[in-house]
Amino acid sequence: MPNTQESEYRLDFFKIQGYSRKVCTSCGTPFWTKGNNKHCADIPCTEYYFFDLPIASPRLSVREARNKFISFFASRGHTPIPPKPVLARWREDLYLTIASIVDFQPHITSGISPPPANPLVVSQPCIRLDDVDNVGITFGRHLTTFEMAAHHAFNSPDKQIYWKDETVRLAKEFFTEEIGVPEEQLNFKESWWEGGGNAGPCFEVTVGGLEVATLVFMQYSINGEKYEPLQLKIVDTGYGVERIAWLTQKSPTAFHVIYGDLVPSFFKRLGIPEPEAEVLKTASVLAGKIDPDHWETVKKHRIEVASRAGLSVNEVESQLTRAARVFQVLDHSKTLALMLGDGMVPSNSGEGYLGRLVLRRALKVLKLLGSDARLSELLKKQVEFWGEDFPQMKRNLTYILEVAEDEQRKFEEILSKIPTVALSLSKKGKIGEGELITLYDSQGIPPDILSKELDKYGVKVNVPENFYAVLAKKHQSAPLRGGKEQRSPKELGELVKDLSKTEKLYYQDQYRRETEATVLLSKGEYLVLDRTVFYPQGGGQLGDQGTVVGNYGEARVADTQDVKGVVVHILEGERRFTEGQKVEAKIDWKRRYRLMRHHTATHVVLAAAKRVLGEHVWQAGAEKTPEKGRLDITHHRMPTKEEVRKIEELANNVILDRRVVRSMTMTRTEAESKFGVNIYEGGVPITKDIRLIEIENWDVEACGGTHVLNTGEIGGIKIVNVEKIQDGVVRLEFVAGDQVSNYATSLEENLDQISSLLGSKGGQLVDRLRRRLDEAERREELLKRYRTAYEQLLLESVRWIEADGVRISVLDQLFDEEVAKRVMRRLTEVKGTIVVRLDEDMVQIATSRDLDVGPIVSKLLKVGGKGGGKGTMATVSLKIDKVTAERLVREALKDNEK
RNA sequence: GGGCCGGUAGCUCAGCCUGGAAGAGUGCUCGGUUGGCAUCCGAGAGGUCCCGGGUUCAAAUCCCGGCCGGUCCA
Repeated sequence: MPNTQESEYRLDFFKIQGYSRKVCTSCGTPFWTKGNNKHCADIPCTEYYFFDLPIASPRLSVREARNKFISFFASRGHTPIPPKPVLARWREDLYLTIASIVDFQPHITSGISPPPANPLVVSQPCIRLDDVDNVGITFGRHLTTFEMAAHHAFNSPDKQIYWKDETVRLAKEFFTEEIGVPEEQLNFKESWWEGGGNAGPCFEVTVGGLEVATLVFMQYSINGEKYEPLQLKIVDTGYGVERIAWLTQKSPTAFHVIYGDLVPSFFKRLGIPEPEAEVLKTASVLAGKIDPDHWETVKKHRIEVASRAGLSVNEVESQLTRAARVFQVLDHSKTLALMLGDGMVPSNSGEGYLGRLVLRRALKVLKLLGSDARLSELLKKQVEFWGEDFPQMKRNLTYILEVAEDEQRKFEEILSKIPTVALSLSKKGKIGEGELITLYDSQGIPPDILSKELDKYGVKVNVPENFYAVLAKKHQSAPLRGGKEQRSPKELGELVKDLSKTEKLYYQDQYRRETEATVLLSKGEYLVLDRTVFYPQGGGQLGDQGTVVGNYGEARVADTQDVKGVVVHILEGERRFTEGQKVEAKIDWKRRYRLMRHHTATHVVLAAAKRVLGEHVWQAGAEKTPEKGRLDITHHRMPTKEEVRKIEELANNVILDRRVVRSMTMTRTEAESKFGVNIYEGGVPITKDIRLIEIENWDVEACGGTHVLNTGEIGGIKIVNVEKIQDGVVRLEFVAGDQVSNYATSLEENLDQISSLLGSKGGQLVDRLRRRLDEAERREELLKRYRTAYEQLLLESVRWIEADGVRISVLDQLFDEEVAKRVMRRLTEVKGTIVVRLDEDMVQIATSRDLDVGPIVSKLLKVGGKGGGKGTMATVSLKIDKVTAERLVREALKDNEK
């Protein structure tokens, strides 16, 4: 924090309104108030006492509190805007929407794009998983999801909206006039906020122990150690909708406020008796004293609740522990409904893993509660409860329930391993922390459930309180979202930095194949022209190839790259062009047109996949080559054959429909408000204005590629491969246009080859193959019989020699390993037997169980053999004849007797 | 994206540490027993030990590379 000037907080508003600056006697934080309390009215300096304050507002539900907030600020000149999804798809650096300001980062806060309205008001559902372990334990202080209501004003040098005084005034009026908080109970704590590379002073608004809002004045950007003033000064507020409702309701816990009827309904369904309201309320009043990182504070909390409620500690302990778990299920299931409703697909990486994390926690708690409830039915209750507020939940209900079932099944598979694991662990006796960690880390077996199971075997395991911390330590250090791939060499940037941007003719007319242009730069293999028809690699579309002809002759262009708006033609080998010279640039049209068709086809297929599989389908990657298109989509299952066929059919219908493909350019803000964040499927552009490709009544995406003008030009689409490339990600590969015919040709060639191998054609192929397979099977059967017969023959014809009470047989020329093995095994079933087998350069010795191969092996090694063995079986590499073999075995037996 | 674990009979897995004849349970087929339910007894079929390379006289086992699955973390 820079040297914070006290003046940052000394507002005219406070002076005029008669507020005074006090310092909290407990934490030392300065705060502004009209009242006469000595502390900052925030936990942990106090307990919750808002329950006892005379707050005038009628009891508000979360929805009512949200509406009240929005209409209040709307009436004060703020434009309401719709919230964004909880998955921050417009951000490359964040998975989840953790605050309302996230909606406007990075392009609006940095000033590149205008805000959608100014000033504005929004209520943004947010998800924060930082405190996922503490949910429930603190009776509502920690949640994984909450709504952040906010009024934002963006002040630029040429347009001032409002700043600190007005912000504080609005907050004060909202709380006193709309919620009926007595003004002397309103406190403004001086504080400092930093996040997402920005910083500024802020006020935390507290009432009766509850922090109900934070008013941030974002005015610095953090550059290393330095704080630099921002061009744009932003009022970034955040009001806790749930907390505002809690103020008015004074229910025992925040969960009662948020979930209303769902609270008794969940307790009932999970088969857990509801604790007495007074116990809960006491627990909640004192919840500020819990520090979940220090388990003893939880213990102390239980003891204090017990003493205030006049109950035994054990009674309170068990009531509250179970209740905390039910609250956790309530919280997690809402978070899941939101994430899944916005299209989260569970996975082992990315945002999908965050979703699975919450899923697994919820399932684990259900297990610990011993409940038979399905997660899907609980999610259904959540969707019924929140469906009006978040219609995406209702729209995607089927998907939500399907995923919940799939995930629960997977989790149950893990659980089903626990008895076996516990059994084998119990035999080992002592079980260390290391084993618990390995099991959780590699197989996902929750230590607490495992320890319960081990109890059955009387094995006690201590799950360390800091289990997850130890685990985290093991996993520390890994970069967030791997660095951007650097396609063009650094030198290129240097090379073109003084050149003006290239005139991009492919955006004026994507069908243009050639142009005359002037050479601006020619160095080594790099060539820059003032204008070009060559499309540089981008948006998953490869760069163009072609030729450039000057008066020194022709050069082949192998690739084209864009370096900050300058199009660089990369030639095959070094080539010199005179700067200022006129040249003819011509692209390889056949290749380019295939790329265009595959590119537009990708958009067509993506939208078709969304329609067939669901709204959760999101592009996870794509590549278009002249040969084929490749599209990775998020989806929780391998699509069925029928689904794939349906996608293909829809896509081809769009082609048959001859729909118009339009490109248009507009500001990011306009594009987002018109089409939503779905336009970012292919990635988030970094420019102020973005180019959109619209396929009439089908699909709109931000895209910089070259497209055909009408879907009819694609000609046709054939999906040629579908595979799961990662949990939650499915790859579709397809060909379009003339490549469909090429694909068919290659299939045909394959068939031809098979035909000629089988000596059959067309319709008879399958029959013929089937017959061949049957034949093979019959031969296998026959072979088996011959083997049995051969084996019998050998057993009967074996010749024994006796030596030292042992019978010995030397077998020779057994060309069938299988039979040899069986015969040797059979022969050595009788005590006192040694069987030797000679094969090429190898001697194999088998003995009956009462003998040992050792002596024979050492004998063979002495005469130059190499090898060994143990027990009743040995192999030695040595070339000897039958007579020698007999002699050596005899000698070995004699030597051994000595 | 990284770490860890795994891939052996249709299924569930043991064997791998410490290299030396590919195993168990279950399911399947057949025969017997039984009035039906996971009845019992006996026999049998069923294997690219994920793939490729290396070490070794010898690799399911050790080493390297790859593929696939799981899991934890970012």
